[in-house]
This record gives sequence, structure tokens and C-alpha cells, in this order.
Amino acid sequence: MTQYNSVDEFRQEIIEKHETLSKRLKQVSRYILDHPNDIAIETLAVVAERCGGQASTIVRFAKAFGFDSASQMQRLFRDELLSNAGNLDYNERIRRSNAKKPLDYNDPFHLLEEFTESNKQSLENLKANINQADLQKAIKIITKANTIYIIGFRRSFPVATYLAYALQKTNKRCILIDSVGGLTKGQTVGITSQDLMIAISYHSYTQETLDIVTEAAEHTSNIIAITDSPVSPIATLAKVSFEVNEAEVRQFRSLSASLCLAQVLVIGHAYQSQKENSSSK
Amino acid sequence: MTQYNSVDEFRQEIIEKHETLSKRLKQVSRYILDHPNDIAIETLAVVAERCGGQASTIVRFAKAFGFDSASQMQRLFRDELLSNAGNLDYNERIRRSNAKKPLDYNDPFHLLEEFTESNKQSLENLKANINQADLQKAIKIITKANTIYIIGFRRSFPVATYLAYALQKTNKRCILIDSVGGLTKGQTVGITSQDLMIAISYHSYTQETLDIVTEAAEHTSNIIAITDSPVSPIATLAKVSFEVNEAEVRQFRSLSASLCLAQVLVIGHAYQSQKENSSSK
DNA sequence: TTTCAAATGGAAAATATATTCTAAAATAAT
DNA sequence: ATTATTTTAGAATATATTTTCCATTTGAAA
Repeated sequence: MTQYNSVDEFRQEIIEKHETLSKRLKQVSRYILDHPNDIAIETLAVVAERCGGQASTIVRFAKAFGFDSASQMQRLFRDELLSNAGNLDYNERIRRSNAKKPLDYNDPFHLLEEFTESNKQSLENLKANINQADLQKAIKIITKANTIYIIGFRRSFPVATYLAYALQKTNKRCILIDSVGGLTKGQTVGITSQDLMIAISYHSYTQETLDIVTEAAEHTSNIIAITDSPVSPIATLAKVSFEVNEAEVRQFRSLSASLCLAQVLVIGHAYQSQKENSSSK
Repeated sequence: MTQYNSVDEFRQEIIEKHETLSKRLKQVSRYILDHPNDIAIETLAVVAERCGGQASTIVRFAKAFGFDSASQMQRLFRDELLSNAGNLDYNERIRRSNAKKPLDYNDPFHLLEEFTESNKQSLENLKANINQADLQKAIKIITKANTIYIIGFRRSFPVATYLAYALQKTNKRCILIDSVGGLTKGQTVGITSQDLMIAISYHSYTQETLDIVTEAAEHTSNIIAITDSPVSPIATLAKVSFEVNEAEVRQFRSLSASLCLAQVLVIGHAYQSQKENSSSK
């Protein structure tokens, strides 16, 4: 007999016991917390494969939590799925999403809605406005570059750190210019025409960024800009320049679109270099 | 091969053909129109029994509508159920949308489309799954905090830098733990119960982050976690923990949802503190 | 290191489920 | 009313899924 009346109750129990479980069982518990619908619908074999185990592991897991069998555990999730899906039909969902209440900034939930919506909008914009040829050109430059210097201060800094992190994962040598210890100038010494600088800067453009890009431009023409206007000071210095319109809600601009663009550049590069490596063999 | 792209399409077909069907098949078609979720989840035997027939009747029904098998028909309903489920399983949806159009990674434009879509979905998911009470609690803690310590390494670092930047703009005193010069430990010296630590960490959790949060937890209970599972090591140390499912495309996870959450927290805090200031005058 | 208990993977067995097949029933056509 | 055709129920078969079992592995304790 099952002792759980709802998935939530079971979830709670999993979270509590989680630490006491063995390695494989932990994997399972984590997977179940993250993908409750999978448990409801997929077969044990599929679930097991996805959480990196054996069907028998799932059975052991279920029994460890007091179920008679894994099927019984699945039944719990199925019932939940059915009861949740049943009561919000298509029309209900439409009605909910249309019921736009005037924004109350003191209500964090409204804030959340506002932000997710405007970020989605700016992603949509990005897709619509980015030029395909620019993308291709930028990816080629990245792949060819010897060392990549990345610069972006203040609001642009998160984008810069993301780029640095992601590019490093693709085994590209890159240097994040971070001004630590006042060594900004020192970090760009030695930049050559083989190298690339990726600069991120938005209005009002940080003077320091501008100075460094200007100096770098004397050594290499390989400059990619991520900015907010085709006439921004760094755009004019760049070989390829991306104009990104970020969502703005009450003074605060977000970075979704810029980060998304960064992702595309990095992964585009990863595939590009992979292709070149395999074809040169 | 199935000719239907959606349950709705299939529904339409059933309605059209309904009159031409035999008695038993009519029963089945009515049942399916009325209880689409049952078809998705229950076994043929159960469905058959409920609509007053035999398992083989369902099979005949499915074949009459051009399916290769009854299972294939069930699959259609399962997919629909999953994508509509209120508590949508994020990764499952991504997996499905990926499965529909095989990605050409050499075409940057496809990449762009893929990434904007995934990021939009993860924002949608954020909105659906974040708990309102948690948000409110977190914002209160932020507003009350004396000094905010922010930690997040590697992939989480961009989120940490964004938080530090945005919070500073609201005149909140905050310290970004950045490990520069190996002074990590030094940066958290003096943290008190009046202070707050916001920790961001995703699988596989950076040990250093974990160490620092563990130590901080000895001095203050005010810890907010942004992470990817309710059983992540930092979630268990936190007073409020946010579980964020980020889009993942071939090893690369994005940060849209985390950054959006960060925005909401910061602006929520900005309004909250504004309100408190004006009411105390 | 050696010893023991717990955990694990995978094969085998058991169970459940889907599909096919056929004889019988229902329906329609003559 | 008789015959031909379609439909059906249910048994038989084929698949698939789950569960059990046990030889190994892993990890902790002595």
C-alpha cells in the first residue's frame, strides 16, 4: 500500500531522504524531481536510460520509498498528471494568458511576468534583425583567430564573462580584460593582426572600453562588436558589428538577447572548427 | 506513418468520419473525443473496458484512421498531453522540439533560431514554475540585508556579476566574491547574521562555491540559492532556493532564466525598499 | 591489506500489454 | 428467407515491460 496522497508529498519525502541515498539512487531521485512527467509516461527502461541507470535501479528506488513496485510509483505520477491536465483545457489557458492585469510593481509575480515577456520579445527581435551574413563572417573570424581578447565593463561585463567561459570550453585561447589591479593596458599588450577582440558596450559607452578598442584597432582589424546602435563608437571600429535591442523595464535593461547571440557565436564556432578539423585530415 | 501533426487535426478527422463508423467504433470515437487524456495514459485494456469494447476494437479503430498501430495513436495523445500539461516538463519539451527539425549546426541561422526558441521556452518555464511566496520572501530578505555577498563561479559567474552590478545600482552594498588574488576566504570574513549571501551554482557544483556557502551558513541563515535542483547542495543550505531550468543545446546551457530571475529580484527589491522608505516618513 | 556489507548491472523469469486471428454474430443485399 | 459482407468478441500469439535474482563491484570497517 502506498503512503503518499500526492506527488508533492512524495517530492517532499524525496528531498528529505535524498542525502541518505546511494549514488545511483541519488541520480534517480534527482531525475524524478526534475522530470516528473517522464516517470508518468515513459517506460522504466527509458527512464533508467535517461538518468543513467538500470531498470532495476528504478524498482529499488521505488521500494526504498515504500512502494510495492515501480509501477505503483508511476501510477502516482500518472494520476497527478491527469488531474492537472484535465482541469485546464485549451480555452482556460487562453483566458488566463489574456487576462492581462495592469502591472503592480509591488507584486513580484507581475514583475516576473513582465520580465519574461519582455525578454521573450527581445529574443524575438534578435532573431528577426540579425543578419545572417554577419553571423557567418563573425564565426569565421572567431575560428581563425589566434587569441581572443574580450572586453566589456559594467552592464556588459556579464556578457564578457560568459563569452570568455564558453569560448574557453571550446579550447579557444582567450583573455578576459577585467581591469584587475589596474592592469587593463597590460592585458592587451602584444595583440597582433592574428588576434581578435570582441567588444561589448551599450549606451552610455564606457570610456575605458572605447579607449582599449581604439588602441586594439591599431594592431588588428579583427574586431567584433556587440552593441546597441550601428553608430555606436565601437561599431564603427569593428569589422562585424551586431546591433542588439535589449528589453528595458524601468531603467533596467536585460541581457537575454546579447547572451543568446553570444551562445550562437560560440557554438557556431565550435561546429565550424570541428568541421575544418575533420576535413583537413 | 502517421498523417496527423496534432491531436486537433486528428479530432477533426474523427468528427468528420464519425457518422460512417460502425456501432462499436462510434463508441470508441466518442470516448476518445471526450477523454483524450485517458488514451494518452491508460492501457488499451482499460480504455476498451471504459468505452465498452474490446482491446482489439481500439486497434481496429486506430487502423481505420490510418495509424499503423494503436500505440502510435497513443503516442500522439501523449505528446499533446505533455506539451499542454500545466506543470510542463521543460526538458521534455525541448527534446521534442529538437526532434522535429534536425538541426543543421553548420547553418548559423538555424542555430540562432534554435537558441532564441529554447531561451524563450526556458523563460516561459521560469514563469510557470517559480513560487510566488519564495519570490516575496527573497525580496524581503534582500531589502533587509545589510551587506549582500554574491558568489557564483564558472558558468554562474555572469549571473553573479549581473546581480552585483544591478544591486549596486539600487544603492545596496554588495560584495562580489571573485577569487582575485586567491583572497576568496578573505572576502567573506566578517559576514554576520545581518548579512545575506546569494549563491548561484549549477551542476556539477563547483566545490569552492559549496565551501564558501557552507562557511557563510555558519554565520548567517540568510542565504538565497539560484540553482538547478531542489536537492542541489546549495539549495539545502539556503533559506530560499530557486530552481531554474536552463535551456541546453548540445552541452551548452544558457542563462536567460537565471538572469531574468535576477532582474526580478533586484527590481522587486528596488520597489520594496522605495515603499518602505516612503511609508516610514 | 583483508573482510564484510551494501549497492549495482545485467540476465532470466514473470507479468502485463498489444496485436492478430478466427469463429460467431450482426447487418445488409438479394 | 437466404446469402454475402461486415463487424465483433475473445482466445491465441507476439511484444514489451517489469520484477526478481544473483554474480560482481564498490566502499566502508577492521
